[in-house]
Amino acid sequence: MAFKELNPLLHSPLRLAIISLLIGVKEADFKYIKDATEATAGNLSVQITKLKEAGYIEVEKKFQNNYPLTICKITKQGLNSFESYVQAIQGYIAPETEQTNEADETSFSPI
Amino acid sequence: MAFKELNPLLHSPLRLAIISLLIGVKEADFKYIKDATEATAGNLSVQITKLKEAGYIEVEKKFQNNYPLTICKITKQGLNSFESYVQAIQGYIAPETEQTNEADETSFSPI
DNA sequence: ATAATTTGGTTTATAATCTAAACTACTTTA
DNA sequence: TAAAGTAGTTTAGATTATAAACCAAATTAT
Repeated sequence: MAFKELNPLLHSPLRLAIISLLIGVKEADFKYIKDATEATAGNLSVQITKLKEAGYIEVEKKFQNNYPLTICKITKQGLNSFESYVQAIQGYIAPETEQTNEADETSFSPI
Repeated sequence: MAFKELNPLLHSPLRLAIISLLIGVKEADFKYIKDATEATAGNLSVQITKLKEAGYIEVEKKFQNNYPLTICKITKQGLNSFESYVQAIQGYIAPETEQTNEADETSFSPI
């Protein structure tokens, strides 16, 4: 198994945290995500926009108690992409779990 | 569980692949790593230097059959750092495995 | 012999990306 | 009405990644 490409949109600590979090809660507002990820507001704003533009999350902007409120939800596409990302990175971080094919006699001696 | 910081030196597809690979084989030469990771030589050269400067790998340069030969081995520090990285990213990609503490009544309702 | 090609890399210039600081706009409180 | 707080967005600088260009020596072809 070669190293699968790691979706660059997800291979970013903050964006990965956002998606990971949204998978757990289905829906979260800006401040909640900011607190949970300990990101700065500016950084979070940028990364939310990127995830939205990629179609990985839906963003609803409304007002609550006179204040702006930004709500994020993961999309089906976001969920699929996340699952692919998890599959891919498993190949990097859990090689011990790698499928060993008994019939495959490919040598594994680098030097 | 908050999102642990992801060591930026390891949170790079190519550097992560190099370390992952070296954990499996203990020792590998430049060409082997290049083929296995499908990286360009230039990129690989840069990333090997960074991992070496961080003390994550040892690099031995010698000659074999009249040609230069660069051999890389993971260090104890590299192994430790990789293990920490794996722990950290598990918190992002495997939230379903998260420890749910029955006694912890902290609300989990973002909105 | 010597020119062209191959091996095994390194250096570097540019592009892409990340991030915090600065800013906007509005609301609440003193 | 001035100051401070809420809820973000914009953007400028720094970092990072990557491929193209380069280097030095070895091998092969002419």
